[in-house]
Amino acid sequence: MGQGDERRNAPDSPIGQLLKHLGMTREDLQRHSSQMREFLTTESTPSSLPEDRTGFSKLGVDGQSSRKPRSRASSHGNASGIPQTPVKPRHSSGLHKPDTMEATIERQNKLARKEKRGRRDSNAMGPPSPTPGPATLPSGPSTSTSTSRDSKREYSPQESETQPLVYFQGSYQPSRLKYKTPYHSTSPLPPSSPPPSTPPRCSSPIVNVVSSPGPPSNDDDEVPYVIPPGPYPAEKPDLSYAALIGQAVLSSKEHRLSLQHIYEWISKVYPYYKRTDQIWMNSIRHVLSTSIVFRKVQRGQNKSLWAILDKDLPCFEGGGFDRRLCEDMNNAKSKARPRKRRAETTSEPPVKRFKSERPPVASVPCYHPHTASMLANPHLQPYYSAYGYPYAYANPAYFATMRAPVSYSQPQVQTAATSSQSPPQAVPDLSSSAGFSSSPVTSLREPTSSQNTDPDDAVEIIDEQAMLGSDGIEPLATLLRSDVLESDPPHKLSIKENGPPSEPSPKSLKPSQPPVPPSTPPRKTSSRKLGSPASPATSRGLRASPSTYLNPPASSSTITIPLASSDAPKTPSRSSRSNLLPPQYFPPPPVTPNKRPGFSILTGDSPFNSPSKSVFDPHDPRAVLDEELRRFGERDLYSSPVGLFGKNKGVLLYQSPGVPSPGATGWW
DNA sequence: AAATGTTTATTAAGAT
DNA sequence: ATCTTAATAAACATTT
Repeated sequence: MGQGDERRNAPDSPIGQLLKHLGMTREDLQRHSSQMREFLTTESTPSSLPEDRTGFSKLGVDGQSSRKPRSRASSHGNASGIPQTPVKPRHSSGLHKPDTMEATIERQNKLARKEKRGRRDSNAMGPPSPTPGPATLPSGPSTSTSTSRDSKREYSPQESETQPLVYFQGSYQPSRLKYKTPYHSTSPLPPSSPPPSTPPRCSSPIVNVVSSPGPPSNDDDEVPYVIPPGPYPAEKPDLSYAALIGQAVLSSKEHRLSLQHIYEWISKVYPYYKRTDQIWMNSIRHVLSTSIVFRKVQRGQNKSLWAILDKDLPCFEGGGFDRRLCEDMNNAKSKARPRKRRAETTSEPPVKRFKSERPPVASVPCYHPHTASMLANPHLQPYYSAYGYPYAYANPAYFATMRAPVSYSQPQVQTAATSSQSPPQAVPDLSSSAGFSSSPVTSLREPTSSQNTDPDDAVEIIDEQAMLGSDGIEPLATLLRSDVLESDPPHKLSIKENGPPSEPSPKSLKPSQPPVPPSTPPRKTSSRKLGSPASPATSRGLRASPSTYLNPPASSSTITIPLASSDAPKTPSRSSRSNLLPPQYFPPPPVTPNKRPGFSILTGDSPFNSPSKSVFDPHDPRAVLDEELRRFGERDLYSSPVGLFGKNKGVLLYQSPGVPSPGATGWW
């Protein structure tokens, strides 16, 4: 063997000479080079950050464990805790073959639906998801919940070390998933999880892990989201639906996804949720409709996407969901406005559910990865970028986050809240925006006319086109502009979500436009209150569901981090909002958030500013790593145009565990 | 009819 | 005890 090499080593070859000089043989060279190659291959991915990873995981784990899982979550299927868990792996395969599978699934879905209906009638049976209606089966739900709780198991990420590095995986899973029941270490992977199939590791962990595994299919085929590599435990994740949605949406570059894609993402990453099961999907829709953080973006005529604005990113930090961090939610609540979307305006003719006509309009600033937006503005990037997602490579989506700052700074952009000022002319939003010209952000709903505009209810629909511009690219200007505006501007841009927060009482102002008379027949059943002051639902309703959207400030101060305690799963706490942050994995904490001067300036108040936040540490080895990765990487690591961090620079990709926060909270 | 959205309600669990 | 949150169920609306 070596011989051949030797020969080649001819002295005259420069390389040969060099080797000689180094005292190496050709063989050595080869060996090293292959090692290197290997290293790069695997490392490029996540693995490269072993330390971090580790740290992360650890952190994550610990943190998590400390944090109790939210129990309630269980409901849905788990019912008995037992049973069904093992989900069939069908998804596993699905992971790789999206389309095809999808079709199949879809079909099944339909059937399932029917089945379900039937089931419902009968009640007892339900194959997949056990949760029968509450009322119906006493034992059903309640039991289920409790049971599930009992059975909870915890999943320890570590165990699954299987995962090679991928810190991504490692951290990923753990962080986000909290299993109630102790997970058996033996096999890290849940049965259903894609077996080895999912090549956890190396398979180029990279981005493409996404859905379509293999060859990147056509563009068409390509999914707009990114799914993390790794085994996907079949267990029910201890995350709220909002958190799941957030993860899904944020995995997309532009932070917006269609309902279908949301379903897909969730079912792929969390096999527990099967496409055949209508229950959770219904819940997803419900959450989307009721939670203000999820904004509907109108794309074209009919299609619509669900988006998360940058300003709301904090809510999803860590892959969880903390409504307390959502300004709008809080505002809403305070206002007493319960629902996200229209709630009937007061006396008006509430009426039917509108929808028909109204053209949405507004837009939100969207960031387009391709754009340089952030790039352009160093100041802006900060924090989120930092946040970024450690595993950037894998999650371009997160890069998107980078824009966060931007938007952040521009709060006004949307939210009504900000718009407080927006006065009376509510309508003006549009115009104003229009004035702004390009700025996409406008208000939603019909502007002029009608709309109802109630501030309260406006639904915000954003016009994608507007956002992107015809070509789909978002106008950087917009973003920047907003920043600038931040200072104060007339907030014009607004999406509207709902109105002004407080003061303005637009109602009066608003053109209330009586929308269309109710043409629709009231619902039979309860005859809801259409006309009624319904609004109310609010009143009572408030609680009911509405609350969901709203949030109580109250405890804010108590951000407790749960910690602790026992490991036992017991009471999970929703409160803990476990969702709050699972550490690591998702958007990692901003590592460097603010510290950047620019940033702070801009955002003076970013929510994150909290002191504790992590600071950027130049000395942090991670930073160095980051550099390296960056260097090396943009290319393979990530196909996204944006590049890992979008060239953004500077930011750490992964969070440093240590830095931020202690423990539990992780980032901030 | 199906997919997608909205809205109401109910219930359980956790927080105060 | 009461309030809040999240999950779930289901009716209804709209569009395709």
